[in-house]
Amino acid sequence: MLDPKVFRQKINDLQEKLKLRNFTIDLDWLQALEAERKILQSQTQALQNERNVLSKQIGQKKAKGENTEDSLAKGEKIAKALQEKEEALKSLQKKLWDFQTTVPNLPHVSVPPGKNPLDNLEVRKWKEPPLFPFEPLDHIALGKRLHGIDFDQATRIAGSRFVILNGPVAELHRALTNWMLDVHTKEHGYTEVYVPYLVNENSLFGTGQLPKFESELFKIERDPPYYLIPTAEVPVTNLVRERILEAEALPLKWVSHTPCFRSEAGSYGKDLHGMIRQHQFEKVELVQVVRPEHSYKILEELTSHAETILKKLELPYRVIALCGGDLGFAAAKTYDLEVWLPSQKIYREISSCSNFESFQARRLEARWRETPSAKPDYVHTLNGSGLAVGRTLIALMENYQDQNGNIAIPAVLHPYMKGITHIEK
RNA sequence: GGAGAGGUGGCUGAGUGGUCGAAAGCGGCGGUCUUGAAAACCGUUGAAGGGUUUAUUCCUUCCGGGGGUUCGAAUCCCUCCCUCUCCGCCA
Repeated sequence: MLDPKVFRQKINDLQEKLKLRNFTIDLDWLQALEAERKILQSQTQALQNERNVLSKQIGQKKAKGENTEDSLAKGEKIAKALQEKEEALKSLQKKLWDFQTTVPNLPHVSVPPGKNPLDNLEVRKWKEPPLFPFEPLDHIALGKRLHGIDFDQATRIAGSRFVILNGPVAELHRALTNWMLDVHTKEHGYTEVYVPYLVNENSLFGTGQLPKFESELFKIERDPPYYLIPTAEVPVTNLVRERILEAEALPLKWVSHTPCFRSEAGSYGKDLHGMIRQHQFEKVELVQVVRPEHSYKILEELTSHAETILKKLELPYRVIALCGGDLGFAAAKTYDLEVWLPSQKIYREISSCSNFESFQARRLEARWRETPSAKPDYVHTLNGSGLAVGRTLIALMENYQDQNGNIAIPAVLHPYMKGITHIEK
């Protein structure tokens, strides 16, 4: 979340910046609430002070054996008045908190202006989309032909938006995962972490999924509830929750492979067919925790790490800078990587790399300090998919198909596929 | 799942109703000593928030979370969470 001070001091500034992402706040309402808070808080604190002073006096009198009847009566009065003020203040502060925790992050100055995905800016493109001398099949048809992808069985077992992979295609899916993890750990300096797939509410609050986006999550009803992670970002970023990190510990670079679970409520009709949008999918996620002054340099670096995967697979892609209106709730700046899908003749999102600045850190209480005696400050957090495995599988199948519907396996994956070079019927 | 123990500052750990934001030790920082360092000694050392100001001062809150009793709670009561030990079960 944002620094609470901006709601008190730089309110017009705030309004301007939030407009860039289609978010408006009721200034009059907020300022009235703030004014009330100020008065109420001062009164409450004054009463607390009176109570503390008096209580101390009573203690001293009792020690000396003096009469305390008058003081006790006075104390009772204060306690009563104080209780009223405290309750009023508490409910007011809850109102402010509820509001503040649902205000999105502010876009970085370099974020392109715009309202919707059409205003996103193409930053660069890599490799021309291939020209097929035949009509390329989509992954659904390819998967069916090779008995590698089965949606019907998945529907029977679980329901819609699930998939079953079979034989060499399942192996390719696993090979991709292992290979990506190796590239990031061996070539990019990330440390692999294995994390819980069920998390508590605090973790989801920390990274910004709660309280606003509960409908997109799968919840396990118990007391307290668990949630299935929508991305490894949640458990991994929460590794720094409520910690004060020493300067030499930064940057922290983690890579984690997890399944991701999304209920995608409200998205019905979108990508209804195929593996594009599933309730369960695999992702290799990159997370970095860095000093604030480095975070934009790191965003470029982290994005390039995700790009490396596409380059090594020789898949055509482009990099998009999301405009203000398309930015996710917690992000200050985001690059999407979009891979070419020959069957649809469009680029589809396969990775999203974001700098959250201190937005998540403030929710997480994740801080660092220059020296052990220095004042702690919030870290900056970043993450990006490196990459979404299911979508990579699709892109690979579609881009590497031949006219018979067989699939060549890119050379970098051969060592991960027991030497298999093609998937054939 | 059953039985027991426990959650206190960066760490270890004392504290069962009143000057406790909290002893002591370790660690950190500053200093004395030293050519330098170590040791020793002395001093110092939590976070968040608010008011007033811009450089000082004042105040509040925080001893796992929430609630209660009381003039006053780290300390008493209720409740939840978590950790550890033993037993049971289990990959």
